[in-house]
Amino acid sequence: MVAATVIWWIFRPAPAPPISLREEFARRQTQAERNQLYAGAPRWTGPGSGPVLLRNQAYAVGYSDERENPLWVGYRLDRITASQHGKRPSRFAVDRRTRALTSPDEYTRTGFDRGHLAPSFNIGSRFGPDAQLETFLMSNIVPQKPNLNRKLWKRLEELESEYANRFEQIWVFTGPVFDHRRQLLEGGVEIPDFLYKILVDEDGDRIRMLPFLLPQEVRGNEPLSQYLTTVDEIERQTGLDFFWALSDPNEDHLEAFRPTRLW
DNA sequence: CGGCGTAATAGT
DNA sequence: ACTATTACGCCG
Repeated sequence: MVAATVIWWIFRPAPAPPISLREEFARRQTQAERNQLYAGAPRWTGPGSGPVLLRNQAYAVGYSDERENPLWVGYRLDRITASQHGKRPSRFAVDRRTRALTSPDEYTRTGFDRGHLAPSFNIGSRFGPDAQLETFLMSNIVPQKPNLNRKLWKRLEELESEYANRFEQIWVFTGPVFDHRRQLLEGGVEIPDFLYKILVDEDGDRIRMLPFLLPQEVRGNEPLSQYLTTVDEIERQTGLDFFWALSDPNEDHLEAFRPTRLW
């Protein structure tokens, strides 16, 4: 037992120092958006009409009826205070607000998990059982390979929760990435090729971001830092414009920056 | 290492 | 809504 503790101590992750920046407008936008969406709801820059905005208690969604997928989800996580403990809900639900009306059955025996974008536990532990239930709407779900969803993606969700606890609060944008060869489940749900997640932390005047791009095919034990990318890259691959409410110099700087290590 | 919590699946 | 099963990280 002592030996295990010593080994854990030796291999525990080291914290990294941040970049420095100032931004006032973003903070106002963030408040105005009920504090879920950092520096504005992502804007659609691709062809056609783009995703439809859906609002929930603890997160917002840009949903595409064409792909039968959410294209982005945005939320804020606070530090966990009281233990708001509810059970994990037992089933997923059709979101009647969508035209696609995707059913949970469309995923059964396909080899794909029903992967949460806004995470069940991270939302439920901060905003309560009702908010947790909303994360089981199919408008929050994308097809994910089990090795990604249950291993690598899960570790990323645990990491964001740890950051929220450590830094008071963080903001998150997350969603799927599709290439040009469309592959669908039987019911018409398109299968993503990658998933992205952007973590945002504000500390006084400083803003920092951690953008990830993860492929479906992983073993699951890879270091998360190997999937760090830039917001610019995510914008190119998704046709979304994030953080447009930031003043241009800061937006340009932050979105072009590729971190090399985790916080 | 063992026990627990969380990510899930399938089947009744 | 419940059971059984699997895998992994955290914790002590």
